[in-house]
Amino acid sequence: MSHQAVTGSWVDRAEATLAAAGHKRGGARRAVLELLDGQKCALTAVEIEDALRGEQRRVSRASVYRILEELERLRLVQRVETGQAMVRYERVCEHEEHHHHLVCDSCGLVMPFSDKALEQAIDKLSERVPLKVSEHEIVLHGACRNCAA
Amino acid sequence: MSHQAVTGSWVDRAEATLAAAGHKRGGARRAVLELLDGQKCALTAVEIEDALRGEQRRVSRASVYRILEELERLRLVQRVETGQAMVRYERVCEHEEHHHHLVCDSCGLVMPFSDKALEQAIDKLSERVPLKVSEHEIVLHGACRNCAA
DNA sequence: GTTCTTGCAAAACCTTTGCATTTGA
DNA sequence: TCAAATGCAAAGGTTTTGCAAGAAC
Repeated sequence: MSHQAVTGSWVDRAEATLAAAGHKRGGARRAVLELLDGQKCALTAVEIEDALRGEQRRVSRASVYRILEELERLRLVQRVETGQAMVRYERVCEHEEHHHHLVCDSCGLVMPFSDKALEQAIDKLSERVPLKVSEHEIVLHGACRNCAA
Repeated sequence: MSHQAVTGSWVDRAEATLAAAGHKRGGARRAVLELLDGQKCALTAVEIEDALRGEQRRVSRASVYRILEELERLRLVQRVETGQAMVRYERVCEHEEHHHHLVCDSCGLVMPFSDKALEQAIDKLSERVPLKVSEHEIVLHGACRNCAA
């Protein structure tokens, strides 16, 4: 059973959250939401703009950034810093397993991964640290199978 | 016993590594090395430039970036991505415990931390992942004691 | 009608690069 | 003397902002 069956899609939750925050609906934002909802992993603003230009509806670069900024503020998307000069963004799903990222420093490929032991270690140490931890980000760098070969 | 007693200071090792790589000595780079050697945590290029302007010797922004780039290539410094728009750099000590970073999203404070269980979890999962892992970076975000109060 | 949304262009910002000069070996 | 190091200015690339027009409620 997917979580959609219980809570509705991420796009629906996002629209509801946005409405509750006093936003009106807009075509550009809707297109960004639907694109992000279909992604396996994090995209840059430029990638989002390019993807939308062809497929759904053109959205200006400035709007992409403004939309992402607001979605991040509402915790509907999260930034991913992969050390590739541009910030990446991906949707945040409430009932989905927390994941992190593998980055191939050779070709730029970004892949998700998750690991329970890692999350447990993070949770434990978060209690001992002089910071009220709200989020964490883990990036593994290296060479992907193609590039390592 | 500090590792300096055995291996010499990080600045000395850096100078030796640079010489072995065919570099000549330079005042600007020396100033950057000495500044980095005295830091507890990672600095941005701009912070480095500002710190040097007052204290030791003025170094141009371009040189700071060029120097950091070469030091990173030689694995004498490492980048730290804290999600604060600018990349941070810190020296890499061979015999020093690997550490990661806590970032206060409210005031921007960056602090180091280290945790053995975390490193073990990373080492283990690194073997199971479709990437030949060479490095990893972990950032915990939240509110520092001042800002949480 | 009022407020939010969007696009466009310009600005701001971090980082890199080209070129001439200085410095080290 | 030759290669590396450096500063300055300009360029490059990403992200933000100002402003006016358009759309939602």
